[in-house]
Amino acid sequence: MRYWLLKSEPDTFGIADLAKAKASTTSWEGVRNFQARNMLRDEIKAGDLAFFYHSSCPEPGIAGIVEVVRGGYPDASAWRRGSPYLDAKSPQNKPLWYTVDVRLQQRIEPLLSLAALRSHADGALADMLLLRRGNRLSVTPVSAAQWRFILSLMR
DNA sequence: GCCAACGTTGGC
DNA sequence: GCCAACGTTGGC
Repeated sequence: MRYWLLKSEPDTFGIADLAKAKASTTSWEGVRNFQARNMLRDEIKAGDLAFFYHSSCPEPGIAGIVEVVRGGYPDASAWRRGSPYLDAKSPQNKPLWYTVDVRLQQRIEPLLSLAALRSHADGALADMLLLRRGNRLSVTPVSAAQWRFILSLMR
C-alpha cells in the first residue's frame, strides 16, 4: 500500500465538503493533467492513504487524511452534461481521464500549514514533491518516511 | 493582482 | 521533433 497527496481548492471542494458528503466519500473528479491521470489510473489502489491538501486559499496546507476506497476508473465528469470538466476528447467509449474514490478518515485541525511543512524542507521533507519549486501536480506520491514524519508533526 | 513555473498546442 | 505562444497553477 502506498501514500499520496491530493490537492483541492477549498472554494471548489474542501475538507468540509467531504465531511458533509454521503458516507464521507467522494469521487476525485476533474484531474486534467496526464501525469496525474496516470497515477490515478495505474498506481492509486484501494487501501492507499492520502493527505487532503488545500491549495489556492488563504492558508494552504494538509486538512485531512483520506483512504482510497476505489482505485482508478474512468472519470464520468468528462462526458457529464453541464459538467465544468467536460472534455470532448474523452467520450464514454474511450475514456481519457480517470478518478478514484476517497473516504475521509480524519480531519486535521488545526490544518498543518504549508509553512510548517516548508520548515522541514532542508531536513526530513527535503525530497517532498509538494515543496519543490514550481510543482503544480495535483496528485503526488508521498514516501512512507515522509508520511510518518508528517503524522508526527500533527501530534 | 503578480509572476514564476510548467504543460499543451500547433505551425513549420 | 523543435519551439514559440498561450493557458493554468498556486504561493505570495
